[in-house]
Amino acid sequence: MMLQKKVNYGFNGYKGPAIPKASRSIRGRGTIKKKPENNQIQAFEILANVAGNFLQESENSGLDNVASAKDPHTFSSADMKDKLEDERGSFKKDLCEHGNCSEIVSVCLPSRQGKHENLSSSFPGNHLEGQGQNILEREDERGKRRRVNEKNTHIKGSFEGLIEPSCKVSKDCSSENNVAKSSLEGHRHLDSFPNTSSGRKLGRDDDENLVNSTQLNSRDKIYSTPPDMQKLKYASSLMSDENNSRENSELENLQRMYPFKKRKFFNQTSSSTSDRGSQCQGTFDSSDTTRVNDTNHGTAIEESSSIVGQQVHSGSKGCNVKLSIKSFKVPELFINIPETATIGSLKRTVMEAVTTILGNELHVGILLQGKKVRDDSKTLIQTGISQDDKRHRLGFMLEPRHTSNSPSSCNDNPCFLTTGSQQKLSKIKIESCVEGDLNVVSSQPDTYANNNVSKCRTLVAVPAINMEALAVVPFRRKSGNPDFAQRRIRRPFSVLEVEALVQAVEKLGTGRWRDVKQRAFDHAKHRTYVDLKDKWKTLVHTARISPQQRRGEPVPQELLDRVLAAHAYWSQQQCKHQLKPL
DNA sequence: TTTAGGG
DNA sequence: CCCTAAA
Repeated sequence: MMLQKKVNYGFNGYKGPAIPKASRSIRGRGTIKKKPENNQIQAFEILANVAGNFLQESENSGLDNVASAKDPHTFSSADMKDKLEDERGSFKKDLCEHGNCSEIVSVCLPSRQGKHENLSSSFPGNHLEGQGQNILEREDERGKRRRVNEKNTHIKGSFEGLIEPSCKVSKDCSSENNVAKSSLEGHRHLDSFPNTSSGRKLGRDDDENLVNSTQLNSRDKIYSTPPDMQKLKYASSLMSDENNSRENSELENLQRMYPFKKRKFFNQTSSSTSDRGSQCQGTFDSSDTTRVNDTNHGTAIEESSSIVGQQVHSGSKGCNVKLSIKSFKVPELFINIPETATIGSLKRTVMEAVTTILGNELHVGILLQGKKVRDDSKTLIQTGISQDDKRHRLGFMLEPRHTSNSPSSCNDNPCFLTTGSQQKLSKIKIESCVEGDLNVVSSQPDTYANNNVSKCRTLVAVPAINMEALAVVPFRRKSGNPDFAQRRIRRPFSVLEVEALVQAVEKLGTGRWRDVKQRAFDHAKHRTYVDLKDKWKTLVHTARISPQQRRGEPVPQELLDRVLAAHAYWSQQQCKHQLKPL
């Protein structure tokens, strides 16, 4: 009591448990390792979607609700719901009209079994930087999505001449319903977001925040559009040992760049046995605001990722720009491997290189007439992307992110991977390229028939400012090694989420994470109480360090202050209760 | 299943 | 985020 007087945080005050423990229910993650996952074949699906935007919103609509809960005048849940329904409706309509809505490039690679940790995620300190490594979701509630995913068409690709080819192209159009179905789920919790007691108006941050909070789900829901056409081409060439020393030196660079943690895995000589695999680290949020350096693989890709069949249409103001990305080009890879290495190890090595590049915070770059478009905040029109675009103006590329810190390494040089140390090495340059073409078409239906657009069998509706609705979806087949789980993708907390977390902790205190979860993140399936606990931990840490040392999306100082205050308060409470019995 | 902490 | 001992 005295304490509550002493501490005034500007909210209703800390209170005792508001939610009976009895309310506990099945929540949180189940046992991860038991999930049946296939570790034989995995694929990266790179697809451009638009629908992403619509679908994404559903699951995270609860975040918007934070705002609406705080300020009923901004917009109501019902409004949002309706809006979402409408948007979804139109998207589904699009689906029906065009059949296939996205091109999916799948690269199925034999996975190595085991695990490697991403470089930037180990706690503490650096977990705010960068973004997702990918990884499939593991919660039970995600099973649905996974099943949808499993229906996707895929290609078993290989590197010509180096790895025996085993390509398969299949079609499966049965997943549309699943998309729609899953996309609707998010609404259930529209009204479940807790009311706040502070009365403080959080408002809805900027669009970026909103996007941040929603984008994370894109891959969960959009990847099921059946591919219409898939291309996969690897051009491989052997490079002799006598190659200039440049590459040798770069070998080290690569090794620095990809310091695989060999902890439990990445045993290049042994055959596949080990724990969770981390291959297929491919999912990422292209809308991440972190920018990529000039110098990276993107340059190598620029020339190859192209737009095909981009259409020009005039007289349609305000129309959505529809894009179809048939494929992406993957950054060039270099591999260093002993001549005595086995084909199997070569395969694993290549797999390693591919997954590493894809897994290490890959970004999507946008090229307009060969120039990178960096400003994420610009609209398509402002950037010059419209129906009036001429062919081949727009391009996409995948670019590793880590290049920024190693000026010399990755600029004009591809990455290397090595499997041997002092042995004679064969350098294998793998231009792992997927032919890139992209179609841009007008959204006007009547224009479809009379031009090349008709060839564009896969259309993707792109609402303005949604060039970033690109996603690479890790993909794997069902059945297989059950002991195969992947690290979840990193999903940095948005300010909005932090706000909600702080709010809940202020009220419930630390140590009741399940309740916090239920109270403030009940709708956010991807946030477990453990996540919240961890986030709180990092928040406290963040609040204690200097602003200069903080990374990631800056958290308002006001929030951090509340974190410290609440943390201090509840720490005291905890001590008190512990001392009481004595 | 949840908590609590170290990794 | 992951992993786990404890509760």
